[in-house]
Amino acid sequence: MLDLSNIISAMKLTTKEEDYLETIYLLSRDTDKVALTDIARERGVTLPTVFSALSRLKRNGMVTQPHYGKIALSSDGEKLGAEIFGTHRIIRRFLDEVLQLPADVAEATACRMEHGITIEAVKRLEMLINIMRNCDGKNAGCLMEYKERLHP
Amino acid sequence: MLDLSNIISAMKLTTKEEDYLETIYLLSRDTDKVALTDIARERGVTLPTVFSALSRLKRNGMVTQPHYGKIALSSDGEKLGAEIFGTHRIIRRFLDEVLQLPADVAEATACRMEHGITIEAVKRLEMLINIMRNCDGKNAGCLMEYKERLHP
DNA sequence: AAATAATATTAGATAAATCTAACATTGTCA
DNA sequence: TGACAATGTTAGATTTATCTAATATTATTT
Repeated sequence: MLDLSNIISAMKLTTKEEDYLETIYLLSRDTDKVALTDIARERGVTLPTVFSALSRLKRNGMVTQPHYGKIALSSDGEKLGAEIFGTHRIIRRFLDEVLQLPADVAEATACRMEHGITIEAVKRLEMLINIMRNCDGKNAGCLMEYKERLHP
Repeated sequence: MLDLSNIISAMKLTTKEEDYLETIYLLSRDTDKVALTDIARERGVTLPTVFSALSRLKRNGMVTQPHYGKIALSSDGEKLGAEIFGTHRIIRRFLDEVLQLPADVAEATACRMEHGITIEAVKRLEMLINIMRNCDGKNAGCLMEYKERLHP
């Protein structure tokens, strides 16, 4: 059977394009249509930078925008944005809940590591986190020992 | 106390500069002096690309090169190269030995993920790998369960 | 509705990272 | 040792990603 999600994943955006798409994805969960100013503020760049990044995302069919108007995600953009953010969440959880890094460090590091990991690796990472977090049984052992060694 | 390793780490190279430095570090373990051609072959780019990358690494004080001569790592380049490669090895071990990804996928993914992880996170990741790999005791439990769920 | 504020766009500059094509230097070997 | 091959350098183009300054459009507010 034809699996579109692989096609979407295979569309290789640059690291920065992925970052902008993720930002737009997050902003559009609140507002649906996203203003360039909000993207600029969120990513800490100037408006012309956002503008030119968006022209590349438009060319890739990830977003649409009427002249002088606000940004909307295409259905591809929606899917890929969700995928990128999903990856971000799993990596952040691993850094935070397993490696016990401070929340802000985990967040910042996840931003940098989320690019270039395969879907398969993300799935496995999630599986591992879930097994280790299941603290009822024996499997919490290594996480316990890790925490003990971390703060003796 | 003054810790120079942090100063070296703090020198922020671009992702690509780090990649070239790592390649040079690996090549110079065999030959000491490294030819541009070898770097180009290893990284799959053309000679002029290597040349211009090297001019940036020279500017950053990571490598030295006499006119029409071969590349040598500076002591900073040596230290940072070792650090980058060390990070690469730990991430690859995690992907390979823990997540059980195929060796080639683990290698390729490590190349992409190794940038932007902090030294602290790498240390913790190594600690976790070592605890999980210690298969004598109870701590292997979660790795066992992970493997079982992976290949039921 | 006109003035002002906010937002989006264009123009033009810079740096990184790549390429091809042309040229220079060094090394090898017949 | 001189020709040819290998290696390194320069020149010039392209794309991404960023900036500042100037301009255009839309929204708000008096």
